[in-house]
Amino acid sequence: MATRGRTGDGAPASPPLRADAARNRAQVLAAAREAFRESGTAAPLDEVARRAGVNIATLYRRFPDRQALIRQVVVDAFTLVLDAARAAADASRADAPSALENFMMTLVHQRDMLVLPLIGGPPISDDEVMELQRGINTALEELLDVARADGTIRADVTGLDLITSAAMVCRPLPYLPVEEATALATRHVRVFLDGLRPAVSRELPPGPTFEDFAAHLRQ
Amino acid sequence: MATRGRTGDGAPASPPLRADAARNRAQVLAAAREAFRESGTAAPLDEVARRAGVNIATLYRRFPDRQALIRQVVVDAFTLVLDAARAAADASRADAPSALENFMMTLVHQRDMLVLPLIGGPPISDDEVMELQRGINTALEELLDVARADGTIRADVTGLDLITSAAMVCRPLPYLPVEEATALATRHVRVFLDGLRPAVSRELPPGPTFEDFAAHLRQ
Amino acid sequence: MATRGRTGDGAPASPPLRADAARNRAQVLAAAREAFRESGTAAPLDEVARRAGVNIATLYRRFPDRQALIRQVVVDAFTLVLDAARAAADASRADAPSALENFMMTLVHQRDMLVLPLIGGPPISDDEVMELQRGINTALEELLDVARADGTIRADVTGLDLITSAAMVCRPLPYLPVEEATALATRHVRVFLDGLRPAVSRELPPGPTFEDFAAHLRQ
Amino acid sequence: MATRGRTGDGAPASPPLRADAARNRAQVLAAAREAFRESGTAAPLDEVARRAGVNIATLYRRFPDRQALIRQVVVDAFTLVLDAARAAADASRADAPSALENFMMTLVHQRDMLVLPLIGGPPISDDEVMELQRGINTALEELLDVARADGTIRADVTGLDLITSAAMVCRPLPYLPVEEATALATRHVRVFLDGLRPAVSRELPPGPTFEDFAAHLRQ
DNA sequence: CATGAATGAGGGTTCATTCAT
DNA sequence: TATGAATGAACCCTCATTCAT
Repeated sequence: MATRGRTGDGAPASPPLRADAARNRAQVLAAAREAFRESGTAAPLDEVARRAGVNIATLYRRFPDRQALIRQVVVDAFTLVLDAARAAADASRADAPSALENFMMTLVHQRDMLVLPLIGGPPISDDEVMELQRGINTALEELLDVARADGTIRADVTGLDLITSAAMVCRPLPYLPVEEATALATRHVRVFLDGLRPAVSRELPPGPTFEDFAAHLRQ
Repeated sequence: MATRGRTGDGAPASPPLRADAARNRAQVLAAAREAFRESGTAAPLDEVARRAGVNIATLYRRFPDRQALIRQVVVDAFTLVLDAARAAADASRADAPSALENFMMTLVHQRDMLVLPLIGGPPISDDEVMELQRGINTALEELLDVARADGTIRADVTGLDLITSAAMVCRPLPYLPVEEATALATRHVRVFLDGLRPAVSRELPPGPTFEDFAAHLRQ
Repeated sequence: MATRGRTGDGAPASPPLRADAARNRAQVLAAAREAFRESGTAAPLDEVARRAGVNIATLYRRFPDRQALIRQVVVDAFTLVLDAARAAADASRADAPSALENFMMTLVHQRDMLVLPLIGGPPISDDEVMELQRGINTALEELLDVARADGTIRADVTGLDLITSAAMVCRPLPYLPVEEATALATRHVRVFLDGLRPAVSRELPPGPTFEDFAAHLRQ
Repeated sequence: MATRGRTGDGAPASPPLRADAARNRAQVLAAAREAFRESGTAAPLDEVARRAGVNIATLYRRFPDRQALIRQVVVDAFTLVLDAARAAADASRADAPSALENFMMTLVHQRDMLVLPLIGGPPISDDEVMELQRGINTALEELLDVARADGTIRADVTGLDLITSAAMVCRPLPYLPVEEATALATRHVRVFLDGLRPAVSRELPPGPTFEDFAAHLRQ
């Protein structure tokens, strides 16, 4: 697991919450994910509190401002992704294509947790988030190294391609019911993976690296 | 061209706008696309008016409420896509894979016009929009028919797969500068197209049809 | 007739309007009466123009501001009342109670024209309106003088009592359909008139005079 | 008393307001009465809040929209009238004409509370309001039954006549100062009551019943 | 700790009014 | 003259945020 303490935030040793407070906190985060997915990160915090079944002031006690709430949703999401990416890297030695497919499908199936990077809104340039993203990239590059050595995945694909593709695939059209959306996403994953087999045709044009990408987040 | 009159709306023969009014209208739509892309469809209309350089009341004169503005942005977007899809269908007889690639890349390059379906927000269940979507699907299925007969594109891919993939590919992470975002999107298109070559491997799992999709929009 | 020129305004000899302009003007006034009756004198002028079937700018050409429009509606109303009051004064010599009843019932039946004084809104302190009101009071006092001499109406009732009672009776509850509202108003007139017969009982307590009343309009 | 709890609303047992909140609520209602009386029910709610000395959002916390505020003003008004009507019905056994006069004068003296039915605006077709109106009518019919049996009031007058007359008399021309307006209203009440004595002259023409009236409110 | 209440500020929308055609 | 268009200002209502209980 990549997380410790509360819900993956790196706050230094805050005393564990009382049981009810922890429950409230989790409900607020779940409600925030729902609301953000439906209406974007500008969704009314009243609404988030209502869905969570707590008073708005309780929400504020846990998350001093909107930014803090967004941040935690993002951290939770990237924490999940990091865990999955590391598992995939570990599994890649046995079977890299399967490991990658499992990684992608894990994200597809958990996509209700993966709200933020997929939605837009102001970028979160936060050290912890950055670190998580970097870890994800590292794990995926590790997987790709194995696969390139294997010859099981085309050589010109990067970790950033995988991350961003996964991000997109996790966000298919929002009004489809969940099973159909999953089916559609699964098909896209499959086509994408088929496209990742060692190229018999044209090489990919150059694209940004993870560092380019990270540079823009830092502003 | 799929459009006639103003900007592709099917309003029954309103007299053409005065030159200055038409200019204002176009500026409002451009500003709305910008704002919606950055902040979602809940973006302040004040802001849209300011970017367009008109008074908020002028915006309201043209678009009686937010919904009407969103709708027009969507209609304009789908009109472009429909034009491109029909061109691709026409070109497919000569070379289907190229026609498809051109279609995808046309969308990638025009993606500043293609705001809405990509953003979320409440679905627009509107007859005209529906008709445009259906037309797009029809054109792409026509292209696929040719390509399947050719044996140049795998048989188990549908028009809906193409539409939704295109939608996702046109919306890469928002904070990348335009050239890098284009490069990344281009790479994704290429991988996707490579994945569309006649499958040497597994067949795709079943997915929703366009009609399934349309049914959900109608509610 | 108490009026000359246009519609009873005392504007000094403006050239007569072109036929269509005159029609527009009359339609605007009729629409204003309707709107004012339903929503008060703060009713949107757009709405008035729409009901009149003219452009808002046309309304403004005729009535430079809301005040001017209200004023004309009031003047038209008081002009009607003045005509009726003078007719009643003339007829009072033959039969004062009947003359008074006819006066009251004339107002009841024309009450769609009698919009303003009955609705509230800021008082119109305008010389012409004042003059009309004074004329009405004078005529009614003349009628009362005859009746008091006759012994057909109680001696302690004043012109102001009649005016204000008439004003109230012309404005019964607004959501009744017109026939029922008229029936109700007629009953009130009858009771009131019966109460006006020479008192066998208590004398009325003192009340304001017309001059008191006028003083407050002048502010 | 016809009321219990807050201010006569039949809301099912909301917990009692905190003391300061209750004070604010009452001030808002008083301010609304003032503003509605002066400018109609379309009066700016900002203005209401300002007069009440509270923030506009506080007003909205208590009354979720304009309609709710209007409704409460009406309910409060009719509650007062109902209390007075029941008292009059009780007192009628001893002396019906005095009971009626007291009823009318009670309304005249409390007319700053009796804002809405007297002003117009959209009819409030609300069950609780309906019930109050029906109760008022019932009480007044009870009084009239006694009086008709007594022979102290003419037989052809109805409860609806009394209600609507009272409504009108409570709304004399708005710009008179309060003492003069009261004096004028008192005179009208007296004339009206004199007209209610057993008719020595003509019978009243037929008019709408309370049920007719109620039917129109229900639409 | 959790809630009800209050508030300031901002965004949505309408309206009165003026201008250009 | 009559109209379409534009605008500034008002008003409605919601929301984020803070305070008192």
